[in-house]
Order: sequence, then structure tokens, then C-alpha cells
Amino acid sequence: MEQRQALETIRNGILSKNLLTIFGDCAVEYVGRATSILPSGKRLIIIKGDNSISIHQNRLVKPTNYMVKSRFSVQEKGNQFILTAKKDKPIETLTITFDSVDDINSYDLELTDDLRLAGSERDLNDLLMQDLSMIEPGLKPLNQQQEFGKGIADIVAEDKNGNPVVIELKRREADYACVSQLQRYMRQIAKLKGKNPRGILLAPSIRPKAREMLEELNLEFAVLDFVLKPSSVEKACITGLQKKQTTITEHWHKK
Amino acid sequence: MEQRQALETIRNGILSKNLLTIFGDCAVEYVGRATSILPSGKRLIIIKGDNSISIHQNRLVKPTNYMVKSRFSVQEKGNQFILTAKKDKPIETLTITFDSVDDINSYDLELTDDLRLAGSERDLNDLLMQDLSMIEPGLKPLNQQQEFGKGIADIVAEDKNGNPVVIELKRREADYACVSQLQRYMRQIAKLKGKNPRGILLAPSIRPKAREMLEELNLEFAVLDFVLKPSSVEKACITGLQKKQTTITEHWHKK
DNA sequence: GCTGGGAGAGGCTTA
DNA sequence: TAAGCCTTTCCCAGC
Repeated sequence: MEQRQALETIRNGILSKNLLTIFGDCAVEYVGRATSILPSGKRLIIIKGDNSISIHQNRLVKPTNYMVKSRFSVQEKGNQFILTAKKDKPIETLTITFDSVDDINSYDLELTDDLRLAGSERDLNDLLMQDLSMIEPGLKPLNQQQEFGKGIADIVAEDKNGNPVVIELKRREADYACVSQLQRYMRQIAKLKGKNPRGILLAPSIRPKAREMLEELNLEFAVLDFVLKPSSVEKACITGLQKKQTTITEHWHKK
Repeated sequence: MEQRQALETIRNGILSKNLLTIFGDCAVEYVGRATSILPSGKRLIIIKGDNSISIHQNRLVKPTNYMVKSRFSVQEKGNQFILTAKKDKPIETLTITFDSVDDINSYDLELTDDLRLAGSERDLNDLLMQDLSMIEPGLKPLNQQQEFGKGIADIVAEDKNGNPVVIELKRREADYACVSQLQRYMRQIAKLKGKNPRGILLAPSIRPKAREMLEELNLEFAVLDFVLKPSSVEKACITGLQKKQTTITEHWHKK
């Protein structure tokens, strides 16, 4: 492909906020949060209307290199031409040096985001707030996303005995990090209120060792059982949310 | 673009492990770890030789929908044709229904990964192990990536007084999660050894409230100052790693 | 295969 | 803008 024309197509594509794909032989250098070099080779470059750029090899969903909200510049340099993407905060530079370009496509596309997704943690949270008794009889919601000075608790509730309960909700298997998160909220509340509330980690499952940690910290785990029902016509929705089991580490309370 | 030909190109592209780009009008439905619907519209689909697929709109580096290690199937359905990607564990289905295809490109590409990146945490870790005195005079390395039954500590060392020191290294600004991680290692070691070692969080910076938490937990913070030097010819490297400051919360020790 | 953890994480929401 | 946190996180290394 003729270089002059390639440059022109790229410049116009960027200006018109088209989705640009460039396939060609190029080397890539990145300097910013880290440093990387990609030796010369055939790659697919995608430039989008929101000034994001990504460089793809023929494997992995994730691009080899990328940058969001970049400022682009294109310049010739002998038989090569150089596409540069820059960004501040932090300072980042992505330099793509093309030896040759095989193919450029410029697609006129809206910058919309039409995806409708269901089953995110926020969806489950909203569902739960309608009926916490699924977790435990008599459990009443007090607040959602409550700020505690050291983070934000998903759900704050009150059990049938009037004890405050902090609930951390996860849509997937809980790990150490989830337990730590709950632990952090608990610590902070204890510090502020001078009293230890109950803490419940609510997730589809929990890794065994994370559960050990949870129990050592005198926290509770409850199984979150939900079903995602795809509706091909209207929208995706959640059909069920059912508590299967609550593990209250009674031996700890007794200790 | 003629449908029959489109199908053939796609089938061949997948079989030959080419990098395929398909631009066309399509609707997408995903059912798996979550559920999502993307109404009909122009999109760019990328299929790679490692059987990963991603669907891109004209914004964001991240694809709208994606799947790794998928099994593909293509079939006609009247004036439409349907590209399906499936996966087990967990069961996931991605269904792309094309109303029309404007453009298909099939690029013959190796499945290699040529990126050379420097400045990752592992790089810094290796550098640090050579000389921990940058953090504190007399600090001697004992182990790297040591398993403790509740996770893996980055560096275990011994200070000039013979006290064990656990060091958690982060290449970027430390947050709550980093502090929690160190806290977890400390807890476990205290439980196993019956003695409290020192814990040092080593990072370029730390968020103010994370630092509060750190100090409340009687942990220490040290600034990790490193420079990434891009070498345009050979490889990227790190030129410096210098301790600027160690903040030991003396008032806590005295308390 | 499971576990643990990093990532140039990206991206979103709210204060 | 920064803080906080979720993500169909993705991806890799170790066992």
C-alpha cells in the first residue's frame, strides 16, 4: 500500500472519529507506567473514535499494547512512517513504526455503547435489598453503599436481635481479598462505634483457605445462589436468589 | 457482501488460525458468567488464532463482548447468519447474529507473542533482592515469594537486630488492598511463629487513607523510587532504585 | 486442574 | 478530579 495514501487515510480516519484498523509490519515502543518493546512484525492496530488505540497480535483478547484518551500524531520518516500516541498523567508514549502497511479500513461508526448487561454485583445488590430475609430471617436492610471513612460497605442491615450487620456481596467465588475487604469495614466500624457488628460475606462460593481466614476473623459466610435468565427478546434478568446455607461460626462466638 | 462467501471466508479463516476481522451489522447475546444483550448495530469482530473472539464498538480499549478458548460454529439462518462461540467451565455462549457483513479480512499471522516488557513487579523484586540496604541499613534478604499458608510474601528479610521483616512490594501507588495483603501475611506469620515480625509496604506512594490504615496496623511504609529507562535499541531497563524515606510509626511503637 | 496474585490493569460511579 | 471498587476482569506462574 502506498505510504502517502496510508497516512492520509489514517489522518482522516482519526479526525472523523472513525473506527480504524491498520494491518501492517510495525515495531512498537511503549514508555510510561512500564517500558516495553515489540520488535518488527505483522500486527493489527485499532484506533477508535474515543482516541483509544490497541495493538493486537494473533492471540489473546487483550492487546499487546494500548492507550486510552491519546493524542495522535503521524509523520513520515523515509521509507517508514511513525504513528505516535501520547498521554499525560501519567506521561505515556506509544510509538508505532511502520515498515509497511498492508491494509487500512476506516469504518464510520457511532461512539455509542449499547450493551445491556445483567447479573452484575449492582443488580444482585438491588435485588437483595428487597428481601434480606433470604439470607437470614428477620434481617432488615438499613443502607446500601454506606461510606465508613475507610471504604464503602455494600449493605448495612440489622438482625432480628437489633445487631448491626455488615454484608459484603460478591458475584463470584470469594477469595482472600474479599475477606480482607469485609475485615477492613469491620475494623473501621468497631473503631467508630466502639462495638463489633456482625460481618457476612455473601458469595456463590468461597475458596477453602479464604474461608479459614474468614472464620479466624470471626466473620460469617452465606451462599448466594442466583440464576441468570437470558431473555432473547426484552432483557436479561435474574430469576432466583436463594439462600442455601449460612455458616455462622458458632464456636467462635463461644470462644 | 455475499453471505455464502462471507461464511466461507470465516470458516476458512478460523480453520487456518488466521486473524479474522469482520465488520458488519449484528446483534450479540452472551450467556455465561453474566448475561448481556447487544442490539443490532455495526460492530467489529476479531477472531484470533488462539480461538479468542472479541466484539468491538467504536469506543474503549476493552471489547464489548469476548470469549477466550472458544469453539466456533457458523450457520445460515435465512437472510442472516449466526456465529456462535462456546466454552465450558464455566458454560458460556456467545451468539452473534449477522444481518449483513460489510467487510471481512483474513490475515495470516503467527501466534507468537514478541512483547518484551520491563518494570514489572518481578523485575523490581529481583533488583531489590540484590541490595535491601536501599530500604534500610543492615536489612538482609532471606527469601523471595515465600509461601505462608495464607498467600505468598514478596520478600522475607531480617533487619540488623535479627528481627524478621516481611516486605510487600508494589510498583504503583499502594491502596487499601495492598495494606490488607501485608496485614494478611503478618497475621499468618504471627499465628505460625507466635511472634510479630515487622511488615514493610514498599511502593512509589501510598494513598493517604491507606496509610492511616497501615499505621493503625503498626506497619511501615517505605518509598520505592525507581526509574524506567527505555533503550530504543536493546531492551528496556531500570536505572535506579532508591530509598527516599522510611516511615516507621514510632509513636505506635511507643504506645 | 486449582491457587494466588499482578496488570502499563480498564472502566464506572459518586463525592 | 480523586477515591473506591467491580470486572463475563484477563493473564500468568507454581504446584
